[in-house]
Amino acid sequence: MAITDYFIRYLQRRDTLSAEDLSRLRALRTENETFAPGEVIVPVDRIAQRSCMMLRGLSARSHQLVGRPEERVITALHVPGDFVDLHGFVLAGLEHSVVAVGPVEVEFVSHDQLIDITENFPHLTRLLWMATLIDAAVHRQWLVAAASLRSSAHLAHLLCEIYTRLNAVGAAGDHRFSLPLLQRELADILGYSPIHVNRAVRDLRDRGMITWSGADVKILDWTGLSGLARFDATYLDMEQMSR
Amino acid sequence: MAITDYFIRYLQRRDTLSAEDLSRLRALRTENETFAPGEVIVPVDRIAQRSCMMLRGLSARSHQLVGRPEERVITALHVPGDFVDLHGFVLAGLEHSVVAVGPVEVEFVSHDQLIDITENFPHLTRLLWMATLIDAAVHRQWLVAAASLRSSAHLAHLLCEIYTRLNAVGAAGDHRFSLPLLQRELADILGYSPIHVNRAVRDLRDRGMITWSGADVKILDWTGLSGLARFDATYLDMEQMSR
DNA sequence: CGGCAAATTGACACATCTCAAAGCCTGTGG
DNA sequence: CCACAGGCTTTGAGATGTGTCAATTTGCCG
Repeated sequence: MAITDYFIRYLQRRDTLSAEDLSRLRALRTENETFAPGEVIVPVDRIAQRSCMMLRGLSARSHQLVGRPEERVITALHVPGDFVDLHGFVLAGLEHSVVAVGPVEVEFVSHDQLIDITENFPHLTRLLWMATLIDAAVHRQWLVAAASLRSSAHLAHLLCEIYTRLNAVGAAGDHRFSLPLLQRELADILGYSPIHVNRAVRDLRDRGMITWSGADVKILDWTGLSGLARFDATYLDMEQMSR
Repeated sequence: MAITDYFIRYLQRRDTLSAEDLSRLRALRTENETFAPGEVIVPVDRIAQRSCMMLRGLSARSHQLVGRPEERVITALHVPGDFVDLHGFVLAGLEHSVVAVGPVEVEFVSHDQLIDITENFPHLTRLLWMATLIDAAVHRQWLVAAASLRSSAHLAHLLCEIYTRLNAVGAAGDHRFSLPLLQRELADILGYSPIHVNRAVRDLRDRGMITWSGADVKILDWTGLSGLARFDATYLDMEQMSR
């Protein structure tokens, strides 16, 4: 019913919310929906009247390749607290779809409420803008990882990022988290073949850095894993400052 | 002196600017600066008081790799009309630097003027936001290209994108443009070794799709090149609509 | 003309892909 | 409780893509 506390925590980690900002956020009317694994949350191309926020589970931005309908590329993952398709509010339409990875619960916010925020709450508007810029910074980091890391180091980087983001909103701790991704989906994310992903997973296991059974991931050696991935969380921009 | 017409053209291609928006843009005070090839336009990490708009030339977002000071990854290119580091206005600081590729001329806009826009010009604010979201869409497309295209097709995609963006603001036409990139820099962009980039360039030349001499690129066979790259410009979101 | 940086080429090593097959887990029906 | 089916994971082997190193050529500029 009420807007997810995850998103408020996401913002408060980066800036101070005034009483007005906070009450405007809490006054948002939202529609709660759940999705089964693989279901489309936001379809491609359609101009939507609402944007969605992650409440529970994991979702992915999925790009269909032209002329190769069986192939796709995943360009982003979203965790609880992420305001996933704010893009759809400002742009003409999404060039990709958002799909559920594992079971997902989201809250939809209508665009007329977002218009109201941008017309009357400039500080809050900058914070929404910030959220989309952090997504862009994550995209850049994926580009850096793709260009500079090979297989298991690349996978290690993904695991470090997801854990850090989940931990930041209180959705994971103790170096454990749930990652309901098939190896085929991991391959769509990392740009490898499923077979190669399998070897990367085994490599990290053999090095004693992680355990991964079903959807349950545990990072046994954070120092080793983040070192291998050359992971540096500053791009997630979790610095507390006035914006 | 006056704000670059390129940026206004960039916006007008996507939405209608009201008289107020237009006069606010034209009233911006800017500082004009030029940079030699390789110079740093926006340094990493520093919290800046101004953001820069491309007026002439080409610039790149350059990521230094931790522990490997001689290596870098380029995650974006910017052409005339691009408002390059709006990110620095909203975020705590850039995790990368912006460097000149070839000779560059930019206009700096102070952040207090951007604050004024976000406080008093909500529609213009959404358009600035849109500009950063288009950058993010370009990042995603680079991720898709990196995951799904090999060498010469990947290079072809870059050429199609840059030409389309230059053409959209009137900075190039007739399938010719200037791309003052060294093959070593192309390698930093595509995530290949310089030798492999060389082979990709030769391949496109041998197929009769392009000529490339010094900084001058000419696309001889747009259909073939964009087909090889599976290039589809819709992600550049150049649809005219109200936002 | 000489010097330097960039572009180009060749040979070989390593990374990753494809195809094929085997092993594992889980849900279902007998 | 067992047998089976189906999807996912794991493994192996050979083909293709890409990186590294070394050397040569080209083009620009003093």
